[in-house]
Amino acid sequence: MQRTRFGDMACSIARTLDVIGEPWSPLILRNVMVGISRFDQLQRNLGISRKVLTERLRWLVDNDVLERRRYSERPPRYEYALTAKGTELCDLLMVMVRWGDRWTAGEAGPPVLYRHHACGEIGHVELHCSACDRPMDVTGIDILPGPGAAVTA
Amino acid sequence: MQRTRFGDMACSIARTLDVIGEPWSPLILRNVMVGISRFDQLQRNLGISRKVLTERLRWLVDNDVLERRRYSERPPRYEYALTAKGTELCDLLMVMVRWGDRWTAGEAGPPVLYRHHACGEIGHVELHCSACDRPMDVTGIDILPGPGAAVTA
DNA sequence: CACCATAAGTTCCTTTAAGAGACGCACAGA
DNA sequence: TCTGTGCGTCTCTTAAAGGAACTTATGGTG
Repeated sequence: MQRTRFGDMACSIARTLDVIGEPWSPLILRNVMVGISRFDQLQRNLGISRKVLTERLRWLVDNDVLERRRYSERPPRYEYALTAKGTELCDLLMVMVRWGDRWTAGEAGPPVLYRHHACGEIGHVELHCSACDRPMDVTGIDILPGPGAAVTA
Repeated sequence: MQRTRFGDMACSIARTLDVIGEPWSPLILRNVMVGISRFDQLQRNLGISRKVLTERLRWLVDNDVLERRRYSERPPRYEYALTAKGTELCDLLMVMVRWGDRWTAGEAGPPVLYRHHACGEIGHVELHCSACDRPMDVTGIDILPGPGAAVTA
């Protein structure tokens, strides 16, 4: 129900959740990413209530994740598209896919595969360090306070 | 409110959301990751209701993301720790941090920084392809149906 | 023209989850 | 015995999700 808004916390995870943490939002994004980008298509594909879909789309547009644009003048018809900010959120979706594939897909195997244009192979995402390009995960880092850290007396 | 459960969808994003998509869950994980791992610590640090914290912890334990273990016999006292499954979810948190840093941190800059043990430098996560090790994002892939895809007549 | 269909919402009512705070239990130390 | 701490449970209120009917604008068909 999330009455508590996370946007004011000094934590990038909380602030990211504030934008796409509400139920359905990541699934809406995923659908727009693969071309399911109109109101009724989204509603039918997800089985989401029209009321909630309206609220989520408005929030995502207001937060510059999606852009609403008219694809027909008369009758007036709209579709939603990813902004640059929204496109970068797809990184998050791909990591979610990876974890879901590993831990929840079971016998059947992954529902989708990625073919990487650069190499032509089927691959999945891995996290690397921006400084040295080598693999990086939570067990191989120190977490330090940054400039935007909350002031702790 | 999320009455709709996502776990049955043939989508790894939905199935991942089923495990950690509810409000507060990613923040609980983040805290356990940095050593805030006991009930009262979590409750105070996050300002979450004790009722909801209880529910989330139980769900995360039931789903093998966290492990509840006794650190004192008498009086009985418990703390929560990441399992292997939970540790891999931290990849997701790090990607959330990256997006939040880029798009929501503003003037103040990132609240936390990572020092990568392998190179000693401050870095952030980047997505690379498991097949060729080069950078990979949603604009550079084709999405194909995998073995676990829903049967579409 | 009358009638139905479609896209994109809006409105209303019910059900369920979140928030807040009081309460309970087991023990330790003074 | 009294107080404090850790780890919860219980209860009550409020807000959000689900579901379905309704609206508006328009185009197509008989």
